[in-house]
Amino acid sequence: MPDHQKKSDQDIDFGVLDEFLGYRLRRAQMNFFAKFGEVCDDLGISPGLFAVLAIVDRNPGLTQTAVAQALGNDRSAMVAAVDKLESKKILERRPAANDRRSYALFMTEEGTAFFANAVERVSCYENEMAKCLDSDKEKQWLLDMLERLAHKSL
Amino acid sequence: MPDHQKKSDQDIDFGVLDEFLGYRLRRAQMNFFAKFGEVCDDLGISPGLFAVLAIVDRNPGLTQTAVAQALGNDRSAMVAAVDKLESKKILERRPAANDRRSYALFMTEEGTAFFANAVERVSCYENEMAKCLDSDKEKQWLLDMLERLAHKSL
DNA sequence: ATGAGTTTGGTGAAAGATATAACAATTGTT
DNA sequence: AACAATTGTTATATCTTTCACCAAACTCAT
Repeated sequence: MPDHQKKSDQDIDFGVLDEFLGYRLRRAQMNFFAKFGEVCDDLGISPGLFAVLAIVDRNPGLTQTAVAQALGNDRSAMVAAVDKLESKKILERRPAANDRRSYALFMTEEGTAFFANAVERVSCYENEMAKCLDSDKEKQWLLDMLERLAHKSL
Repeated sequence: MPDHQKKSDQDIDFGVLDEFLGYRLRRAQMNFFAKFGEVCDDLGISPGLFAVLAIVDRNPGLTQTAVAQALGNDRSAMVAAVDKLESKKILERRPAANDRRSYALFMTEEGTAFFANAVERVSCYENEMAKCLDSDKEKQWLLDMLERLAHKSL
């Protein structure tokens, strides 16, 4: 096909996709995950692991399943996540006080420092991404909207 | 732990996560994908396959790589996708007119009907999900913001 | 107290997506 | 003609998600 006939990305008709929140959400999130990777690559944590740390940091002593439920993933997925974070000495399993089946999760001292550093980086890139929004009020509005969409049931 | 002390999901402090667009986008998108699955389970198509159909439907004759680029995935991922859609007789590969390396993708007649039906369903559930937005103007606003976030670079 | 049913962390397997590298055939460029 | 780039494809590795299952531990009704 000659160059003057070749369709560029702009020429493509996205049809219904342009009006679908599901598709737009996916594209936006893909971009966020990619940028997260660029920023936190050397730290060795994924968005998922970061989320686990954020929960444990603010809610010390939670069990694995409690963290899984809070984040909306399967219990079994937590095992590998906590294994990895524990091997990096970022958090630790302690036997739960009143339930011998479960572990209570706590940040280590190094973990707290590590997470503070990670938050710094992620906040920085979040703010950079948010620059394409018009105001801080708009960001809050967007966060609120996403919250509602995340919990909407059919 | 006695029931009256047990932390429910509402009691958990999400910390920085509550302010991060990346996390909120992920949760919202997870919900959309789950609902898509509920609605389109029997049709045997995923959000990704639906997107391929939407592009081919509006841009007949596109090559596999062109579709992949439009959707932001790798061209190697298109092989399995097109294989599946072709085996379901929804679309077909035709030898490209002027490039013997590539195939041009077209909807079949059944495929067009199939896709129209799928669009009906997806539109229905999209509208249902969008009911937690206050107005149609707000939805457009949200779509516009997501578009910007999807293309923002650091 | 005891037995039924549930919950917890953990394992393993299956399924899915995603990324990369390589390949032959073909096309474009010089 | 020689060299580089592109297309569809395969293979590979990795990652995530999901499900069923297990033993240990816990809850609760009786």
